[in-house]
Amino acid sequence: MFLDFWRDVESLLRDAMDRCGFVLPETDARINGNELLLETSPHADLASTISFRLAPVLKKNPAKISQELLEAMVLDENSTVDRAEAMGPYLNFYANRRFLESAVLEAEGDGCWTGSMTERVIVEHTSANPNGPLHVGHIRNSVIGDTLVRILRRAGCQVEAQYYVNDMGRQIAIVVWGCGRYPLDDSKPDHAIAKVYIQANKDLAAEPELKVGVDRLMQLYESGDSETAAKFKSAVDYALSGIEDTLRRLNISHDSYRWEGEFVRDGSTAKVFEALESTGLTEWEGGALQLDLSDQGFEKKLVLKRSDGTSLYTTRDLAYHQWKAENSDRMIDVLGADHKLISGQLKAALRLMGVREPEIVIFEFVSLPTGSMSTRKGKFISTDELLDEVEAQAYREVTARRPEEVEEFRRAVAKDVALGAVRYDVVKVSPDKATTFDWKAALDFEKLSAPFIQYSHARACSILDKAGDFGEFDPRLLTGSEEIDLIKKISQFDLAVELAARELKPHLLATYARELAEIFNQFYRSSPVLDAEPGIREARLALVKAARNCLRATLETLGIPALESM
RNA sequence: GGGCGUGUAGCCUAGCCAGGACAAGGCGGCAGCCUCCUAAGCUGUAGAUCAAGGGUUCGAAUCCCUUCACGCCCGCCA
Repeated sequence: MFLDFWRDVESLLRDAMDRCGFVLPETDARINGNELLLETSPHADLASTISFRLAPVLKKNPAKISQELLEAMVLDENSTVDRAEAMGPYLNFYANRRFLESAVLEAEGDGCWTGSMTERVIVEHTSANPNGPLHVGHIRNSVIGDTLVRILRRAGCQVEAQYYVNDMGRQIAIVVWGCGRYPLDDSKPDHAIAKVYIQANKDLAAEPELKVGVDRLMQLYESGDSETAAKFKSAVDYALSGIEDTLRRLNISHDSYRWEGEFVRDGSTAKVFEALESTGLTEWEGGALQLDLSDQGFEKKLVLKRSDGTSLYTTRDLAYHQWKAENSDRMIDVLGADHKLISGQLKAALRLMGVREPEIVIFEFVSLPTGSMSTRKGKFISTDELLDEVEAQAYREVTARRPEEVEEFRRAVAKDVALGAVRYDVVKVSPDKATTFDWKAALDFEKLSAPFIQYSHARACSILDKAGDFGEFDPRLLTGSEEIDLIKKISQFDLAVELAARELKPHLLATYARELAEIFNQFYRSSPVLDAEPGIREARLALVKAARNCLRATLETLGIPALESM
């Protein structure tokens, strides 16, 4: 929809530039695919500041350039552009009625929410160590990752969401070692594992010589000892089952789990050693294999193999990425800020191996008011606890608002409101902003939150429900400013998804969702639907349905339940 | 010490990558709106030397340099 208008404006402006003989200077915008400097604007449907860029080249006043371009524009009969104007140096473009009307028809028909991208994409997210439950820091990874998966699918891509399971790290060996000393209690599996892990760490801190037991387990596992492997598998599976339960509560699932161990057992990690040794940049130091990345700007050498012969996280990750590169067109990793350096080294090593590099989405840390979180120290707020609290708060809210409804309804609404609130709170903030977890903000369901958007959707559903079938409608009757603003915002769904997918910025879609809901609420307040006169009534019902469909598609893409009543 | 990121009204945040039309929202404050499709809503109002300083430019929250503050990293951990 809006992307068609965008393309029409582009060709209109480009033709005008050709006619005038204006040639653009080289700019960074060229590389980023928006060399005409178009943007949505409060002053027009699309605006361009291209005349400012042309001014120094042509040695003319930008306002004069805009005027000349305007005069050189020839509107195509079939275009979606109604008119252009030169507002001083700015060029403003407006969509025509036909565009607006077809946007309503398409959105009302509900078949227009999928884009045209076709790549095969592997998105790796969450990948938390199976040594305890997900805490409120991990959900940033899970929610950003899952929202990206949904956005890319919405854009048309074939996406596989993967969880990279760390079954070989020291933390997991500590879990297995701990399980040999302490029984697992009957709490939720991931929480039970955490208790053993925390106690085992205490023991190790108190008696450092116990560490040899952990080392021994790691060596046995890496060498393929079957009895040890069974212990690891059982502990990891158990922790993962609890993590999966939590993810399910967040409306998140992975298409596949890849275990680090696979890449050792199938020999691909060994091949990584060979490939990197053949670059001549490796050296043995104290029995350990190291890679010199100083040419790539990394001071410290990257250790590939311990002196006891076991592999390290990075090495296995190289093998995993080699596999991903062979099985996708695009690979995306969602990682915490602590992985910045290591992921740079990973990319550098992949470059040396001639393997395509992943796109990495980094998010900054979530801390508690009392400081940073730590699974090892048992200092964290678990995602389960957060969801329980938010759900309890949502239950109080829905009970206060809808006291006449049965408990089953109130429970169900509270669950979906809580899920939405938690996801939206995470996704609305840019990933490169460090945040401090705040109970008060987490339990606040007002305007800048998911319930606001869910509520708009429920309002639309309520109108449609009361109206029943409304038959034929004439979109030409939708001429009020609130109606037109709503139609335009609906039409921009494709733009929001494309930007979010291209730039891997899920918070752009969160912003779009809020704006869409806001504009719908304004329409709702200003424009009676059910009591409108015949003709207007049907047209507005169609617009409500279009908005409902768009809100539902937006919410679904954010992984937030689109409640029909709340 | 070095690297990366962040710093926008009392609080939380968008805008920064591709410099341009009055710096945009939410929370909190103040003032209004439910005999009317769900008030988890709508309207209005007050509140900002865009961390500080310098530079580039016709024009800087946005680009460059310096300083300060905060976060993360600099392990034969992950």
